[in-house]
Amino acid sequence: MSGKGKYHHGDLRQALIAAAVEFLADHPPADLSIRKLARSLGISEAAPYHHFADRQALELAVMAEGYALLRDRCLAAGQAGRGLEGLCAAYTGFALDHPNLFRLIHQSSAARNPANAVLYAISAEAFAPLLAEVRQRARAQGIDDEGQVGFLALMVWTQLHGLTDVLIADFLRLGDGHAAFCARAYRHIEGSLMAALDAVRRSPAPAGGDGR
Amino acid sequence: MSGKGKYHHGDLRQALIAAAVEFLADHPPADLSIRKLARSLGISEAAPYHHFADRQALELAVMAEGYALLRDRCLAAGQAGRGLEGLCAAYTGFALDHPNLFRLIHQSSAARNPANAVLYAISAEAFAPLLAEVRQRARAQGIDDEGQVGFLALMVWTQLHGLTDVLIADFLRLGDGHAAFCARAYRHIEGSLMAALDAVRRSPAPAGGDGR
DNA sequence: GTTGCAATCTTATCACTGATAAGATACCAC
DNA sequence: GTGGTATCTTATCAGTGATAAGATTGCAAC
Repeated sequence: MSGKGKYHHGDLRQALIAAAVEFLADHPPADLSIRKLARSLGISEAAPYHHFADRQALELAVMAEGYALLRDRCLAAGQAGRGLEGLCAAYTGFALDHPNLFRLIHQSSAARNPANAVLYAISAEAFAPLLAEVRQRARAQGIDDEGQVGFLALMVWTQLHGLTDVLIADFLRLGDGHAAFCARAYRHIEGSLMAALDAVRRSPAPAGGDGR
Repeated sequence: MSGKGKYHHGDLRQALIAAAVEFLADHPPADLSIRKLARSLGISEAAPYHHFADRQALELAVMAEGYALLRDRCLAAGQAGRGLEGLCAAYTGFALDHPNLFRLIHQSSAARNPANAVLYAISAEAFAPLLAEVRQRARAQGIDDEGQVGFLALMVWTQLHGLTDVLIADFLRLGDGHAAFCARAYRHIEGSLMAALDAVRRSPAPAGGDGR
């Protein structure tokens, strides 16, 4: 059916990735084990090595799956037109629904390394809706500088990432106040972006590293 | 000399922590191993278990050491009076000098869990100088609301954390442009804070979750 | 000083994991 | 059908986390 086809098992490669995602639903990334996944699928403990060179290769594939889920949410939020707040909620929502998958994705820098082409591409796709949102807001202010747009989108992304880190750790013991805190944080992010755009609009090009 | 005293080895507990920090200088956190540390210290491979219940306990102690280093830098930057930019530079500087230690610290939520009292306390100490800086700037604007101060300090902290994540991954392939990019990012963080303070000053209390 | 106790360290051992090699099996092209 | 290749299994090794039982050291009470 697809490119890889199916031999004995069906599609063991995908099955392993899916099993890993399921495992991460209630176990930390460090507890992932090729052998456990193999046992849970009823195959021999060495079979996975015909699809993944080593544990890291499997983890990279799982990370790609995670980024794909995140990307889908971000794309959906972008198309839903719920603005910056919707994008923020998509990001934090993904992390809260899949905290261990989110941790796996971010505890290595693999996705931010162009050497991992597939991963890098998917993570860029997840970033795209936010970039588009920032670009649109910049244009609305008469700002065309793509360097500025990229930089500011990155600032929003990193702020959102840090916020999410706090949320999944339940650092603040928010309880009922969760929604209110998130709304407040999203407002802060949006306010920061608008203030930065305003500053750019009023001053010339500040130079510095490019934004992506 | 100290509470724990010295028996056979001297202070194996501290020696193990120090060896782990040294190991992390050029190995990722996942490669940490109690046995390797023991061998590097010339003791039996089971000896560490008399000082740490399990691997996680050792990691928590190493994390505490890492947070202490970070705290020291933040405190020094706070006392040096180089303002918000100095605090940002202290944070990113620590992460760039000890990227694997930084990853270890953040890949678990342990420090953000009050159940790990020691760790929680040290991380709060690391946060304190930033909190003080934000408070001072808020006061200068006539803002006394500690909830607002805490929230905004947290926003700066999370933004800084996300930025640092990008920096240690060398996501942007900055090369020579590193310093310029950092300066730009620090300006952005400072601008966001000032804009948020300005917004608070001009409007009443917006309610929402408290800031810490 | 000697004795007794508790902390520390060692040796031995087990279960589990990552990883490789060699052989068996199933699919596909021809 | 036949051959070749991808897939899977069994067997095996090294490294790690962890525990148990015994040896050693330091300290304190007598």
